[in-house]
Amino acid sequence: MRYTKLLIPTVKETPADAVVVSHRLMLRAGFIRKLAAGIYTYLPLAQRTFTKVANIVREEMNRAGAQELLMPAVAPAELWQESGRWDQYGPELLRFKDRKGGDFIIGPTHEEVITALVRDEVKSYKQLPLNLYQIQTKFRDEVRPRFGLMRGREFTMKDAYSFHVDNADAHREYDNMYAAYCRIFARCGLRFRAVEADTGSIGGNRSHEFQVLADSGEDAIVFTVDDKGRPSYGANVELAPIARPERAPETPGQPACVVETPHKKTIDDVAKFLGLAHDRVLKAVLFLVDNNAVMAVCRGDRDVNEIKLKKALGAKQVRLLTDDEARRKGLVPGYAGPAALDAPEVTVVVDIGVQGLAGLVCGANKEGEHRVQVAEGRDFAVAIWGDLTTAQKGDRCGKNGDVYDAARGIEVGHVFFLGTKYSSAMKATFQGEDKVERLCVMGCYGIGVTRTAAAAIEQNHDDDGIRWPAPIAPFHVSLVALGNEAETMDLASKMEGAWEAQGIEVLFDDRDERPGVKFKDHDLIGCPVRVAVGGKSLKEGVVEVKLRTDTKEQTKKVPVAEAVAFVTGLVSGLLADAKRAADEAESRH
RNA sequence: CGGGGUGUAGCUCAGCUUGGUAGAGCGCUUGGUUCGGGACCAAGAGGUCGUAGGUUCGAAUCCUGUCACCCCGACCA
Repeated sequence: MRYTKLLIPTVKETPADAVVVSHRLMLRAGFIRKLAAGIYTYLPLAQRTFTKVANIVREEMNRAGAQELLMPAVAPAELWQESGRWDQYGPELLRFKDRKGGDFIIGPTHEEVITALVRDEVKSYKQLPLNLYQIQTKFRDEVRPRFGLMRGREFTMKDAYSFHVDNADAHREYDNMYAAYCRIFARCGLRFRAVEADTGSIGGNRSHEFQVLADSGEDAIVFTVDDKGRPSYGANVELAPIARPERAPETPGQPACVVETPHKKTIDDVAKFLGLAHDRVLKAVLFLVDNNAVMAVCRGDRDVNEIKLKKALGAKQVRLLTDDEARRKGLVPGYAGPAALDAPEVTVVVDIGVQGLAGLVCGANKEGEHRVQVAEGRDFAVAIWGDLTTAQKGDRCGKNGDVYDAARGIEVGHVFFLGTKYSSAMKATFQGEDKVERLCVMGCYGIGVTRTAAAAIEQNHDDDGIRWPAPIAPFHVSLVALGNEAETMDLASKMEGAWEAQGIEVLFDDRDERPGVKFKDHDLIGCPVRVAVGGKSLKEGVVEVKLRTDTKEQTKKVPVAEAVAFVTGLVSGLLADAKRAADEAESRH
């Protein structure tokens, strides 16, 4: 395709409101333009990349036995009232009225619509299992859209929903989707990790996130690897289980006593004031857990994690206690501690990391005072131990005992075992072989198509621009004509035609621009292979071939006669690598 | 939702404190010279200064409302 025929508005200057790399580069390289906060037009280059991602998703979903359909983007409020999410979802759900005054929503996700469909159409166990998916525009009215396509309000998502006769079959499909997702992200040419994740408001009891590894990722994950360096376990830090620390209990020293610590309320203040390390100061965080006051205690260098706290207490709701509420329960905000605590209504939960520690400092439960030389066991008894803190690199994994490594990731896919949450709310039942009416058991599986493309850029770029993985690049080859002499243009045209005949996509830069301008633009756009034709090298009878990941010095000079075949081989090799990676990823996970 | 900030040419921004009728660079158009990593010279086109109202002889500039957009935070004591 000829550059002069395409709308590729590249810009030199960095747009002021782009703070992350993918957003900046998509704007600069002419992929997207903003229409409103979190809402973007996908220009031709972006549309090509999104189509490629979507097609990979489509092929792998079909391969895994799922069927594509397309639901309406707009849905009537009644469906959402039926599932209960009309009230639960909050302002992220975009609601509006039609001309008759009826309430409608623009779908942020489609559990209701699909469940209603299956409820109406599926009556017998003979019609199950079903896995139905769509690739569609979603709208979530994010409180704070940011980072371009990473966290937009409107975005393209593949969402799949499966229906089963029992838990076992739903789990089988979950594993099937997990494998398909491994193949999808490997085929996109991305480095990623599947990690255990919180089920959040979607519910259910089994969930994995697929995280594209990138330092700019919003999510923190930890993982362990086996002796061959293959991932053996991974989880989002907010739920990664931590094993009890392996160390001998410390010997308690002098008896505990109270010291004055006026206006020293934070861990940092107290540690500095008393000349101690943060891990010697106990952090006591006050929560309201299912209407009970709870003091969660951990080392001062760690953070109490609400999701873990909720799990540890088997609770439904967790929030922080306000200072006033804490005082009414007999607690002293800023000076709370587990030792010498006189507050019978308060449940104390202590993180296992505190076990066997001595020489500690904690709040004395009196304004302006802390208790020092505190020893766990001697100075406070623990009724409930729990794994309460957010996992970090260096912690030992609670599943296999290995030491965690940490990474940052961008969540591009998520698989959930839903169970009967929606089928029971919306009465999606079928009749079994034994004539008994049962609820469908469901799973749901999402992939952010536009976010995957953005994540690919976060993971693959340099100072000059994007470095697209070949399978999702807008074009395979950037063909740069140096100068516009007839000989150069003829040769370039012939090469373009030869490649396109073999299904290789070429962005032929036929603009009347200086070479420097063209090189800069192609570096920005980031197609994996660049071919330069004309000028000095053509006089030597060669064209110059360079991978986007190569340096200038690594440019290969290929005789004109061999150029077409050489580049065809190069591109085929890049694409084949990704397919091979898909097979490997599937077998490894 | 809380706090902060910004709206001036297609883009990045200056001008606002101290009111006097709008600027630079990039981009764009035309002509010329150039031509292997974002060239140079010359001549141009392009703005109801977000918007509504107010103060004033006079408002991009001061005041009020409003809209849009951006950043930080929204469990870390």
